Amino acid sequence: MPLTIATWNINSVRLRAPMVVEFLDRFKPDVLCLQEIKCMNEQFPAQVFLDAGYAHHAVNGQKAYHGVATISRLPLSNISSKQFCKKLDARHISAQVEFDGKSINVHNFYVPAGGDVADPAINEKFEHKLGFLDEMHNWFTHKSFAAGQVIVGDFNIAPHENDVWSHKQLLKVVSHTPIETEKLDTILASGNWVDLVRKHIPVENKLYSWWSYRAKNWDISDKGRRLDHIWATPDIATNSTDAQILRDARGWGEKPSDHVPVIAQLF
DNA sequence: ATGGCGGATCTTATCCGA
Repeated sequence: MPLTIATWNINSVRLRAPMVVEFLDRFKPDVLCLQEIKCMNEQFPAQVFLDAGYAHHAVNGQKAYHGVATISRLPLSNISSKQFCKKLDARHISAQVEFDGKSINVHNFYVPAGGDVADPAINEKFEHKLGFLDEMHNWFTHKSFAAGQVIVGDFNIAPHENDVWSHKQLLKVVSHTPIETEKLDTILASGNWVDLVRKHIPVENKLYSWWSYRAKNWDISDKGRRLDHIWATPDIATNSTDAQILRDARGWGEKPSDHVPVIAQLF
């Protein structure tokens, strides 16, 4: 029996809870990790997801901004969230999923966007983003996460040339600058993580998970970036049979999220 | 044309995202 995990920056879970339920009904992931829920824990639409068959929730929310939540059909245990950069913002939650006699740890991240100017000396938000990545690196290095681990979420970084619509034009744009992509590569390499989407969809193919709201026609202009990721430790990655990005979801409903779901089959 | 849009909240204005 396979285990399916999905990640989706939902850009307000209260506004789009019905769309999430449609997604769950149609794609039936076992675990769904949401980012930018934009609500406090007590405002999380728990009943809606419970009614949809997702009874197990790990929520780390805050007022108005950011916030992450992991919902699951399978029991979640050892739920915890970590603070980064000595800030009180809600950007991480982890939970253990029990499955078929095994257990995997799922880390759900919302990495800071980083503002406009790609210079930490003059842009505090970019400094925060770089600091956040450094802390991620240190934490995963020290925790000896050798097996049974998955990191997912909105990393706000498009690492490869074909993860953006124009490598050349985005080299100086926050989300694709060398300092960011190199830090992400360092985290990936030092933890022996496998980028599950790129395991299944070769790096030669252009691939995006986010399209700006500001484009007149996101589909035709197609100026996307692959900001949302699913990484796994080698033991899980070896057995992963499929991963996909639901491009069509960018056009779902009258008010879609600007991110689409990313799904991977584990085991 | 990478921000022209679209969230939440401090709501008819402002802050934030990427």
